[in-house]
Amino acid sequence: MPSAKRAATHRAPRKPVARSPRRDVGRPRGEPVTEAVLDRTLEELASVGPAQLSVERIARAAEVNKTSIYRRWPTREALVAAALERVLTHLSLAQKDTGSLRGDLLFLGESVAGFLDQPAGQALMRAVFMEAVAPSIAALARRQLEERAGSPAVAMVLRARARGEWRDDADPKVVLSMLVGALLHRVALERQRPTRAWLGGVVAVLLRGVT
Amino acid sequence: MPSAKRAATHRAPRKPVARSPRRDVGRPRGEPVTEAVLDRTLEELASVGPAQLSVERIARAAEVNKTSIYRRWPTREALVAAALERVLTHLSLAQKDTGSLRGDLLFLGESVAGFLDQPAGQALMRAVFMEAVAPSIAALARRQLEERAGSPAVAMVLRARARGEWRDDADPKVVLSMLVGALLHRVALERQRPTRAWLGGVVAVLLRGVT
DNA sequence: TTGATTTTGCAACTCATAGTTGCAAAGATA
DNA sequence: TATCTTTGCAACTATGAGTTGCAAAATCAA
Repeated sequence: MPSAKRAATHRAPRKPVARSPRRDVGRPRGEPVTEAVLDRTLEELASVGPAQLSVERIARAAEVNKTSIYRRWPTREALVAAALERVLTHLSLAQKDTGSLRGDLLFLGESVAGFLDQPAGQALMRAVFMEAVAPSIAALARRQLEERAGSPAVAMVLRARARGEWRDDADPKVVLSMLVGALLHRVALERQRPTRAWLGGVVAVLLRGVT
Repeated sequence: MPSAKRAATHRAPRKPVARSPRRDVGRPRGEPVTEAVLDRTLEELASVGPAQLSVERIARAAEVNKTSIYRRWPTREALVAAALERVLTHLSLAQKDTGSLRGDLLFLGESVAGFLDQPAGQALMRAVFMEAVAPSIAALARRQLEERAGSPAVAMVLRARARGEWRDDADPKVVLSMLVGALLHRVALERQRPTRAWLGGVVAVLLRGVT
C-alpha cells in the first residue's frame, strides 16, 4: 500500500505540487501491449466498422485488461484516432519512374489498390468517409493523404510534362482524383477487385484525356 | 383492463391459434409518425453518422415515444435500413438530352453532385461505404444505385455513339465510375464543393479520353 | 352511443458496454 | 533491497438498446 494519497501522518511532503512521473524508473510501459491493441483496433475497424467497435472486445482479443487500454487512451474515439494515426504516419505510397506516363499511372493505381486491400486501408477509408468517427482524425487523414499522395503525383506529372505527355490545361489534382475516385468507386461501391484489365481501361481514358 | 392474456375465467376462446391482426379496424397507424421518424433518422445519419446514431434521440426529435419506433422497426439497424431504403426507392437521377456529350456529362455530374449535397445523399454515401451499417442494405444500395444511375448513363452513351462521339473501346461503366468517383473524392475526401469549373475540368479529360 | 380493435404514450424493467476507481502484484532501476 | 511505475482485477456508475404491461386515444361498425 504505497504512497497514500496525502501521507497525512507526519513529515510534510517534499513537493506538494503535482510532479510529472519520471520515466526512467519503474516497470516500463509495454510496447507489445500498445501494438497489440492498435492492431486489434484496426482489425475491428476494418471488419465490423466503427459503429460496432467494442473496447471490451478489443481488450479480450489483445489479451490485455480493459483498464490498460483506458490508461493509454482516454476514450474510444481516442483509441480509434490513435490507430488511424499510426496508419497515416506509416503510410508511404510507393512511386517509381517507369519511363512512361502510362506506366507511372498504372503503378500508382496498383499501389493505391494494394493499400485499399489491407485492413489499414479499409479502416482508413471508412474513417475518412465518416466524419463522425472523429472529425479531427478525419481532417488529419485528409491532410496526410493529400500530402503523401500529392508529392509522388506531382513528380509524376513533372516527368510527364518534360516528355511532352501532359498538356498544360490539364489539372494534375483533378486527374489524380479521377484515378483514386474511380478506385474508390470500384472497391467500395461496386465491391469488385480492381483488376489489371480494369485499371488499364481507366488509365487509357486518362492518358488520352491528358496528352 | 381489456383482454387479459388468456381470459382464464369462462368461455373458451374462439380461435386458439394466433390470428393475424386485421387492418381495417382500430386506430390507424399514424403515417406522420413513420415519416417523421424516418426523416429524423436520415438527418441523424447525415449529421452524426451511423456510429453515434441514437434511437432515443431520434424519438425525442420526432416527438414520438421510443416504443412507437421499436414497434415498427425491431432494431436500430432495421430503422437505418428503412430510412435508407426509402431514399433509394425515391431516388431518380434526372437525365436530359442536351445534344452533346459534353452537355450530357455536365448535366449528369451536376445531378449527382446535387444529390450528394442533400442529407439523404450524405446518409446514403456513408452507408454504402460502411458495410457495417447493414450488409443487406448496403448491398441493396449498390444494386439500386447501379440500376438508377445505369440506365440514364446507357442512354447517354447510345446517343453519343450515334453522333460518333464515343469510341468503341471505351467502357461506359468505367467512364461513369470515373465521373462519380471523382465526385466522391471531391466531396467526401477533399471536402470541397464540386464547382462548375471543377466539374468542367473533369468532363474535359473524360471527353478527350472517350472520343 | 356503445363495443371491438388497434395504436400510442408511459413507466418500469433487463442487458451490454463505455468509462472509473482502489488495490495488490509484477517488473524494472539504482 | 527500496523505490517506482505498469498491469490485472474486481467492483463500481452511467447510458443507451431493446422489452413489457397497462391505460388512454382513435377508428370503425352496429
